[in-house]
Amino acid sequence: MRFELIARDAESSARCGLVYTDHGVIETPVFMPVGTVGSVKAVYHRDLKEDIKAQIILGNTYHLYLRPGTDIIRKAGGLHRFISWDRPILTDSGGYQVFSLSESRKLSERGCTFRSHIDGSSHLFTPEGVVDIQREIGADIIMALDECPPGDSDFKYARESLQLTKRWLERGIRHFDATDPLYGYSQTFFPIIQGCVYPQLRKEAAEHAVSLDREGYAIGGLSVGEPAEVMYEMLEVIEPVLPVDKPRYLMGVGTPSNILEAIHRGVDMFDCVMPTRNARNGMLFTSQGKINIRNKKWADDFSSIDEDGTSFVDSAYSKAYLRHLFISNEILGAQIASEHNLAFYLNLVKEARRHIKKGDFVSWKESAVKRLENKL
RNA sequence: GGGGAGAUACCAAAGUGGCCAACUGGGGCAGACUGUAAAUCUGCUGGCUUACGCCUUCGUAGGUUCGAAUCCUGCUCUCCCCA
Repeated sequence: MRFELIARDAESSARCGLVYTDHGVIETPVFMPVGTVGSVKAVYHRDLKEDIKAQIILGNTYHLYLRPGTDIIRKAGGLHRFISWDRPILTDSGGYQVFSLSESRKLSERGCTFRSHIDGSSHLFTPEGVVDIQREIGADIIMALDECPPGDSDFKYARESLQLTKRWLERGIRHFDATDPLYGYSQTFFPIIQGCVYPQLRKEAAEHAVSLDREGYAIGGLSVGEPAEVMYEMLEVIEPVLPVDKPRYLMGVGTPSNILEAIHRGVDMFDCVMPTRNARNGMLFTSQGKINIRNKKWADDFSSIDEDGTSFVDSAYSKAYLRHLFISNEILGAQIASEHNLAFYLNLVKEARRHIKKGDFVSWKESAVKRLENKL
């Protein structure tokens, strides 16, 4: 993997770049749709590529390991071939699942023992093991196993958690560097910077990650309950520590304005379930603001889903019809809403790229955020 | 013509003397969702009221009772069986 910086904003830390992978080039800032189990829920690959224009998608180590399992994926020739997706894939390590499924996990120096949510069976994830699994999955970008502590963790817990994450990181890198890709194309490994809401821990985590000299760096453990302002502050602490010539990935974020604010603070890559999950639950992000399509007020609104929308579904379907589909619990409603929301997100970051290159990113962002905040 | 069963809120359906403004499901209305155990979850859904509370409501008209959606009688309507 190689990163090329092609534009830097004069008034902020925003940048535009190109991430070269063996599955194609990614323009940054980029939003990566989440496809946890090898499926961006309710969206065809064709629409993902041609309409939404997704450049890269996510998979999840925890979920794919449990089902279908690495044997099947290896037999298929890797995840790309298994799911028929020829663009880049990034896999999360399962670190977030360690956090979100915390009721049934046990952390130790060695790794994390957890119980499958599918059949209750017991499994151990180690920093080395999740590298092996991600090698077998064939992800272009592999994530380190980390612990993602809750947003309200106290300093003592956060510090100890970070030390564990750092030790795990070193083990993961050692193992990654000692192993080879299985499918003839290269893979890269991103560390994850933790440290909760404590600036000194964030700085320490960033310095440690940078000292290990990887091709990109991820920021995790944010947007887990802390106020958005705190998240922005953490980004400001980390930004000057990170090398300008490497991509930065803010994991799991976020709302449209979260993303613009993070781009402002030098972040290049994003993923979030929000556009797809909220779509399935009837919430649409539109240029007119956030709408709940199930609300009665749309019952006889025959205007298109989003007048300024860029997606096929925006021009093809009306709000009244989409509402009808949701009220009738028709699957097509979830499909249309998901396609719309992803297209909205992808177009938002595309606009951000355009304004960074044009040189008016900050003023554009400020009015965009104001519009989004007022309406969302 | 004879026999039987039943009528409860928008719909279905529980309740069969006081703990009933009435279980539950659907529908309706609104909200939440941030590295996906989510096509999920939460609240409200007779009227007035911030609330306490008050008022009206279980086909209809009476009656019994301190008290009735619940017991009795008449009426109206619905369904089933036999002729």
